[in-house]
Amino acid sequence: MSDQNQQPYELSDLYRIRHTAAHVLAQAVLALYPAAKLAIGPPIDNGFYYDFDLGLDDDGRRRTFKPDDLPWLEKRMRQIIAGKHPLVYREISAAEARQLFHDQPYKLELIDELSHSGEPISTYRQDSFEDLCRGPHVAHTGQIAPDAFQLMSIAGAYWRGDENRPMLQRIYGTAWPHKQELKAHLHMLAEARQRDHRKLGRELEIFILDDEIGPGLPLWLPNGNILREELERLAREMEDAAGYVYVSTPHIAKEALYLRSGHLPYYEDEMYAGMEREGATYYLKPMNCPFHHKIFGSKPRSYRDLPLRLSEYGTVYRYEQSGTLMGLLRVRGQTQNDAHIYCAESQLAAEFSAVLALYRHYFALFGIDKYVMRLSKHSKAGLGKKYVDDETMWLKMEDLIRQVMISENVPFVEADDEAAFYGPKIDVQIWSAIGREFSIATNQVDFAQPARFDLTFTNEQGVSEMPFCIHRAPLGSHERFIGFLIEHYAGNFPVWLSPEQVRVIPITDAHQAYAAELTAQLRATGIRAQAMVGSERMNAKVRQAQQMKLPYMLIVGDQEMADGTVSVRERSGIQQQGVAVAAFVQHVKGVVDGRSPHL
RNA sequence: GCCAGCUUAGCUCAGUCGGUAGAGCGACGCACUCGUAAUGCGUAGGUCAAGGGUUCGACUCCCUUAGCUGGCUCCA
Repeated sequence: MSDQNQQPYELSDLYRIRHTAAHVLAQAVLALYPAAKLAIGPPIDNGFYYDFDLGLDDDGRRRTFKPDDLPWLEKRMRQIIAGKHPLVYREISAAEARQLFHDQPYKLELIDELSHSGEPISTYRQDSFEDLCRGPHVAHTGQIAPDAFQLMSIAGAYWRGDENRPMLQRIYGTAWPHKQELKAHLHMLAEARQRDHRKLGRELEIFILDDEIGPGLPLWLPNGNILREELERLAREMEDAAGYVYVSTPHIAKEALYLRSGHLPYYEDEMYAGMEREGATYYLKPMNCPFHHKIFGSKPRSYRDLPLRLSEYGTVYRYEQSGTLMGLLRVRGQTQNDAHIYCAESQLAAEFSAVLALYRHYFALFGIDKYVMRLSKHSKAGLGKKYVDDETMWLKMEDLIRQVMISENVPFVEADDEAAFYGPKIDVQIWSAIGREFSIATNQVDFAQPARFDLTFTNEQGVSEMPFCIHRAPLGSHERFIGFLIEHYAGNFPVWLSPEQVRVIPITDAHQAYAAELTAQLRATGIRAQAMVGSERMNAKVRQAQQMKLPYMLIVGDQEMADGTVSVRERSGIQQQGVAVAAFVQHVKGVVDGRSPHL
């Protein structure tokens, strides 16, 4: 990614620099904490990290790095770098390796794995520090620019990412060939903070989070609610055209429903605890599907009714781990662009492709050109635990999706052990302008729940048959998608999405009546407009409207009042005076109706 | 959930060595009536996240809790 030439990152000089920087960091840490146990220290995007186990302190608590350690370690690293120590490679036997790392339990675990797999075991040594490593590295430590790396943060990290294993201390660093690139990277991080949806969400009055409401439960302000409504309108138009019908379902249901759906056995950890009333236990719904299944099953269905596409912007609640909550990206209550398509097995492929077409339409509309589709599959080990126990079906459905993706020419990657409990799925990952990943859309095949709900239809032969179900959510949830859009557009929403499309700014009090009349006229045509009264000077009003990133400002004074025109200032700063009101309205309507990505 | 850090006015942030708080913006009021990114003056606004402890005295030190932020296998 950060590589200018075409060679893969793993073979680049930068990869070597970062890898060696990680070793230098480890050497520095051993100088500060001689008893530290080393885990792993790989290069990563933009830098490197190294994981350490610092042992226990005098009170028997796990010792941790202190923020003050970082400057000390950086200084020590520069000393090591200045020594221009060569990186010396050698291959050793497993026995030698065990001897060499006899007091390094994490290394011993790695050595065991390596010796089992038969891979060669090697080390790199610089100065007095020798580390188990396959490389590659730079020739000597002097090849790391002392002013082009920086230690960034301290974090806890489980050994091998497994929460049942020890919590290690991780230090993240960033490293670059030259000082300029480091500065550019730090600058980019600062820019990203400006564009963060949490910051813009507050500044543009889109949503807030309130401690007393609860973590991960956003409140949508009037501006944010307009974004939701516009997205729902869009979805509604697309789905009407694609033959969906709309339903509405409650937010809670009795235990029995989730026992039947399988959510309670498979998904309980992610559900809010039950509420008891008159001997019955109710749960907040973590998914909309069981409700839609009930609607499908509410009357006898014929093959003529299929595919039946039930759609709902449904609100679901999931108890996400507190540490994973983040702005609108990971929340505990969200409203999903949900639908369930019930169809015969023979219709599955066609329906799956139709949903993919919907995705492509949305991506084009929002200018999302970088995305990855993941085919998330079951794992053999998870059958009967995380996944319904029917391996034949899993393999069959995974292959069906694979074939559709191939025939539709949609690039995708495959991931084991990431499916829903009721079937395999396609997940779509997109990246906002600041590089944050958003897993938004999902498209799942369900062969388990229709059986659990005894769903049937009568086929052409008059025989009862079980339908399949496709769960799909191309626009994900409002929370995630709007979080994405805020960063994607940096708050400069296209006009059709802009909560306030036009702000009318009178130059003096004498022009207020004209401004009010204009605003009423604009509103009558469906344009979201507001007059800005108040005693600030016009300049201040313009500034405020710019800060709110409003697409159009209409400035009206004597001139405009006299000839019934407006002076148009676009968000970009472009101005045009003496514009006829009708012409302006026509322009805005055109841009809005076409959902133009530009002004 | 786990690790670390943070939490001072609506927002962004100062606050020295422990002696009970400040600024800018915003809000409100008054004056100004102005041509494309900040008019001036004034007023109000704080249980320093919450609870407990140490101390003559705590925003400041210690403990607990809550919330937020960065992380939690881009494999030696």
